[in-house]
Amino acid sequence: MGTRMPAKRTTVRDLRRHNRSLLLSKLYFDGPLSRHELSGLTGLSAATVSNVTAELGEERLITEAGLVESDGGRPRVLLRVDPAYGHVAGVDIGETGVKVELFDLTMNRLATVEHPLASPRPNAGSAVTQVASGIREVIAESGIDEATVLGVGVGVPGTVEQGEALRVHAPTIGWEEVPLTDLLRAEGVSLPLFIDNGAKTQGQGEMWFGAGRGARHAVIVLIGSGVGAAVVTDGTTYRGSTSSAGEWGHTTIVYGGQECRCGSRGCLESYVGAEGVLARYRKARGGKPAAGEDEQTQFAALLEAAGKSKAAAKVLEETAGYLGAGIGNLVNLFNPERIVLGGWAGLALGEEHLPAIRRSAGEHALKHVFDQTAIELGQLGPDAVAIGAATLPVAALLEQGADPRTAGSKRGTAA
Amino acid sequence: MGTRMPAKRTTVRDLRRHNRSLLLSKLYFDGPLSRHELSGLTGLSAATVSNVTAELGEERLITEAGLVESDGGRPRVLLRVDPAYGHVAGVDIGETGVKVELFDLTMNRLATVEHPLASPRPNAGSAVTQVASGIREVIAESGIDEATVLGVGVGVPGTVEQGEALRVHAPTIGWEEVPLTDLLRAEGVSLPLFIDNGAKTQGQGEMWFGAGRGARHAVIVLIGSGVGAAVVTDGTTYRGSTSSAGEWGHTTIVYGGQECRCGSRGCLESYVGAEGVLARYRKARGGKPAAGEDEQTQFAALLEAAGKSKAAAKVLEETAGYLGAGIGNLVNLFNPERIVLGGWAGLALGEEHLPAIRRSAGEHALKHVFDQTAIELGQLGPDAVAIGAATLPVAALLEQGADPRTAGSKRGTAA
DNA sequence: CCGCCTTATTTCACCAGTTAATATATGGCG
DNA sequence: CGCCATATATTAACTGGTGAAATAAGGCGG
Repeated sequence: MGTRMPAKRTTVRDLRRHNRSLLLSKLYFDGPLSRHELSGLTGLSAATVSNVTAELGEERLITEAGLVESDGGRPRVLLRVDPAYGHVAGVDIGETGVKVELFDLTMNRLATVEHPLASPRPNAGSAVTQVASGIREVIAESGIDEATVLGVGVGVPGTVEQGEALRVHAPTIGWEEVPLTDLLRAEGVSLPLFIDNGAKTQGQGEMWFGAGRGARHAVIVLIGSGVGAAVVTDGTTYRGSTSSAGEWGHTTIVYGGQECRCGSRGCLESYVGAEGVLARYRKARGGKPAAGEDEQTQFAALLEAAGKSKAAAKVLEETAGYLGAGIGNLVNLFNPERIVLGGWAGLALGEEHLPAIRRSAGEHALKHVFDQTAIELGQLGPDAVAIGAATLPVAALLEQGADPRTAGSKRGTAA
Repeated sequence: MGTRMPAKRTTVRDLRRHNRSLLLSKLYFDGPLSRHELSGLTGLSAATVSNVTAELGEERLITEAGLVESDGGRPRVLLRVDPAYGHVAGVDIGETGVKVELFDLTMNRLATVEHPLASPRPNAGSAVTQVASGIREVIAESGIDEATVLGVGVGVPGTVEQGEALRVHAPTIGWEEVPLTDLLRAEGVSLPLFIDNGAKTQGQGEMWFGAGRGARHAVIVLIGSGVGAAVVTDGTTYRGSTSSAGEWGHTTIVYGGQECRCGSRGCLESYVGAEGVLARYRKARGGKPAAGEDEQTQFAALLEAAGKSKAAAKVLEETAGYLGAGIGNLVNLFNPERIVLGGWAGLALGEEHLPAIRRSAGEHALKHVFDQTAIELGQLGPDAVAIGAATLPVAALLEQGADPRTAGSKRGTAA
């Protein structure tokens, strides 16, 4: 009953690719499996499974992983994706620092590097320099050959316009039309690049390995200094027509409300982003500016104070209310199975206040829809952005059922 | 760069079905075409086109539609979907009445019937009776054989939980878990049924034949007494996990704002739905209840009064502001190419106030995203819901590339 | 230790669908 | 009237998937 205007394109050996992708993905996510199980799980015939897995094995994408005896018959050979097939790097460019992590193909972390940035409005050039050196460092640190790196995923704190000429827009930190790919290339990074919005990479991380596992429809929310979201619809991150979708933070929640750093009024971000919450807290205490400390410390102090200070408790209560309303809107609009609350501020806030947030969401969403939605905390912690970024090259591999570097780059936005 | 968790299922002759669907859809939407053009447009080889079109012709789904000579060669034979292959009915169950329309396969209107309902909160039983007799009437009136009717699409003013046991929820008019399919069956309707939310059917109508044509990502907004929306992502109406997605009307736009008939506060619907707007107008004029007139008349009077009455102008100005903010949220979240404003109140309001609505949307959306979004009025008028409903059986036909009644019902939710 | 039994995997003959190349149809033109 | 250009149909080669049958690999009873 879908709408489907015309339809997509043609197909012949797309079929083979699709089945390769199907089998490879199953093996990737559902651990070692025998051919027999694969056949059952995918619906493909045993013959096809044998055929395709043989091919995948020849290309070293998968390996055997031991036997399992079955009551008195030939034991099944377990197959799995070979972690050593290649490596991937994930980069989290945040408003306060750059983190680079290196993983093997099955996402075992091999090395991590973190570089701070001049905090308030990091300039794109310096971020790029840090990223480039970070990549070199993690490769050196883990002692792998750069040639085994399938690609580098990058999560950035702004919207990413994909396409031939990739551009990053993050007006709140002063990034306008930043040609991030080109800048990284200029810094000597020659690996395939996969750049996406940080909230979206966090979302993919949680979907693959965290609180989103198993859901087909979910929204993963990122609350840090700013606010973002990744909307996963039917297993795929929703991007909209110019991949700017999911800009939840600058959604109006209080018409005519307080000014937001984006220039509009009443944006959700200005009420539930850490910056906005702390501003409200300061105001409630009579405007004393908290000196010197960074946002995360201040935020922790606010949470800490809730037990003793009425002002702090009130600010947090209000925040839970606003956040719940924002989540309620997501529930109404997207009807997800699950909403995952992430980001450093979101996780900190949720630890204590998740029930209040849930309650508020319930009050602001249609009951019938809300009752079918679970609201949970992220499981990957603040590393989710980098992990999710690193999954981007892996996703390309799984989608093509083959190494994205060699397979004629079809749809992957590797650059 | 999609997220894709595992993937979907297998494929063999799905391929053929896909290509049948592809060709049939192209012919349906892009008028008569020669095999040659089809080949070019779909990327399929001439051989395949010949092969598949021969099959479709044998099944009478398509016919030849004249020749076109080409500079000195064999003239091309134009093919098109045969309008006489079958008929479809579209039903619009509104809060104030039931409309039933009958079309041929290419959506030429053959008959229309309209029955009023006891206005305030129509009871499901009486609506169903009207629908059943309406269907009988349009079939009789147009003199066609019921056996040629491929199906009946129904747009309802509430959320529709698809599935084996279809349920309609419309708490604002007192419908709870209404088993609409069963009720219609009990009234003697034995045709295949396709039931969906009215905003979604309107959306599909506008996408196919109205202001949405050609867009892959669009949101079609319905503003009548209540407020709804259809979100089209990549050509498909987005449904979420329990097909309740797109409930834009009960999205919070004024945190802690006025009470809404849904029980929450600050819902968009209570600010821009006709009922809410008229309530504000009444209040502005000191609470005089407008006697006896129906909502549409009152709303027209309000628009009329704008020239002379300051109160009226102010109410409309505010409405445009709220609506723009709501649209801005859609822009930020969905990043569509186009937003289409529909519904009787939306169309009436937009005629004069579209610029104001656009302005407000621009103030509330991220500039960069907003600049890539067109905001337009619907082109199908208030018939859009019924037209869109009637497209549901057609969509099933195009999706399967075959008559949904005979083709083993795979995914279509025909019941 | 041998042959039987069970279950997993591979092999093989066959089918469906696509494509490129080739053949045929159709009308204009010299 | 035969040639040319163009559109459509037909055909042979190839790819990929499937079910049935064959083969592999242990366990087990004797």
